[in-house]
Amino acid sequence: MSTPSAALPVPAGRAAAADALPGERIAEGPGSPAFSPLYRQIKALMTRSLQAGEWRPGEAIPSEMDLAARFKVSQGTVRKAVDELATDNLLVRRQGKGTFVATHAEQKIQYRFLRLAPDQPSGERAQRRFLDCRRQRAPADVARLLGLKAGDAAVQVRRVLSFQGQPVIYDDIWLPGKPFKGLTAERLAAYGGPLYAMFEAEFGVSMIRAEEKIRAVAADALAAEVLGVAAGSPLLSVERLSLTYGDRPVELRRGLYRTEAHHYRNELS
Amino acid sequence: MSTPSAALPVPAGRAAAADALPGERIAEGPGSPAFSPLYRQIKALMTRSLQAGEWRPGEAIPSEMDLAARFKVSQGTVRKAVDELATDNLLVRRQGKGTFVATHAEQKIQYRFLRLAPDQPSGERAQRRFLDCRRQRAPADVARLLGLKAGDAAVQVRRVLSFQGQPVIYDDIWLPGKPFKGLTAERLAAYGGPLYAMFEAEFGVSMIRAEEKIRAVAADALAAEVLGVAAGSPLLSVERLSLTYGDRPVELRRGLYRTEAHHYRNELS
DNA sequence: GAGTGGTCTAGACCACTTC
DNA sequence: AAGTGGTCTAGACCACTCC
Repeated sequence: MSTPSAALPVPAGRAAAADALPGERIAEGPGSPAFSPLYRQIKALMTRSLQAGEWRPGEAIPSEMDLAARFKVSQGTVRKAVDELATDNLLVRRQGKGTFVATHAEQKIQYRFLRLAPDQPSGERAQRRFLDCRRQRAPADVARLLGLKAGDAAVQVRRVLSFQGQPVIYDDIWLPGKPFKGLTAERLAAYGGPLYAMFEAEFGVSMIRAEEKIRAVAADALAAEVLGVAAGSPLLSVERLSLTYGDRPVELRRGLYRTEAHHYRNELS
Repeated sequence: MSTPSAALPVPAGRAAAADALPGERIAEGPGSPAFSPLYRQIKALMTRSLQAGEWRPGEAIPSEMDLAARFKVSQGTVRKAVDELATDNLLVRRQGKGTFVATHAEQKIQYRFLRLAPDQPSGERAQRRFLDCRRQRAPADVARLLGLKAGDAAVQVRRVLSFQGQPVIYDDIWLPGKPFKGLTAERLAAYGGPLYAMFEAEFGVSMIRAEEKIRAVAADALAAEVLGVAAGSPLLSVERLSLTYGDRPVELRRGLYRTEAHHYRNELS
């Protein structure tokens, strides 16, 4: 192998991605330092392969040796790229078996983004009830957050989650119309698992990370009715913007949580 | 260097820690796999040095080459240990300068654990007002969470944080009496910076990570008075347990946040 | 036994900071 | 120029999984 700073040669062609690469590693911008190490370029190429669907959720990606050959770098460099993708939760390593594309369908990773926990732990699963699923124009605020133009098609889903028979979460969910064409109340009800698993399996949309804004609010008439509390009761308001590859927003979820017997848990470090 | 599985030889003595090491790397428990790679043992030794105060917040630790010599391993192995300590936020790497012990006194890291953000960003700093600082016996629930015996000495601090003249946060803070001997209202008022910077500088207690439980609650009479809202108004209740080295709990903080113009932000991944 | 990821080493060179 | 962390390589061996 030549020096680390040399341009990456274009490896043999593959199905989905061409693995083309900028000719130089140092950005040419005037005075811009913008140095990107080799392993980050590999990481970017691999992210593209994930985004393009060359490797699908749940599947194994090629072995480190194969990737090293494909990208014409040492195994250690591939390893560092995979390490970062694994800590970003895009990949999951399993010693002796291989490296796999992360999936929301996994039993152990299900409800990865749900931070509400019961005060008294109980292995019980959530009961879902869908209130409606409508296709309509995105309101201005929703459009802005989802990166749509005001008036673009969107899908609104509203549902209630119950634990031990008690309604606890009311979710008002907005999805961009384009990638979620064909989403209906029937399909929602038919699919057993978590929403994010369905989005991934049936629409090819993988939620990678999310940003939440949390507040305390007073229950309005609708929320009070749906959640079975008095109007004016304090509820946790959780606005979640979910992002897919490349930090593209693909879901806006406004949740109201009852927190008499549950709490939102968080780890700071 | 001998094989990776060999026991670590005890390096030359140092001031604070003896760097003693278990004779074998594989735990002897019957059938227990408990394999611990070399770099994790190095990490544990370094954590001990941090805990023992051999390296203090803000100071530089020895260079990777020095550490490699001290522990009689390769630089790469030290590097992996330091990498993990850096992602755990115990250390901070600065290329060309060295590796430093993380500190809450740092301007850029200040208020690391405060997740409340204004809806309209404003570079304004918090105004603090201390309501009281009392030395007393820990109530049962506080004692349990702090790992004290019921009735052990504790320090209770209550304070209000205001932003742009508006009271926004009411904190009820409990600290174990032993390590915080000598904490008084006067010293609190005298110290300018964040509480955690003071705890670190004046009591040698470094907060490393924290666990929070968040709820929506109705303001009681006291909270309403202190925060200037109507009784019954929704407030965000944030219970934080802060931990120091070795996951030892050293602070219980119960906060009530007004969220009309602020929100608790969180990143999920 | 073959294949996978995981650890450890040794050495070269690069980028950044300080003197 | 010297010292620090950061990158990259090549090779050996270990731990785990599956056939």
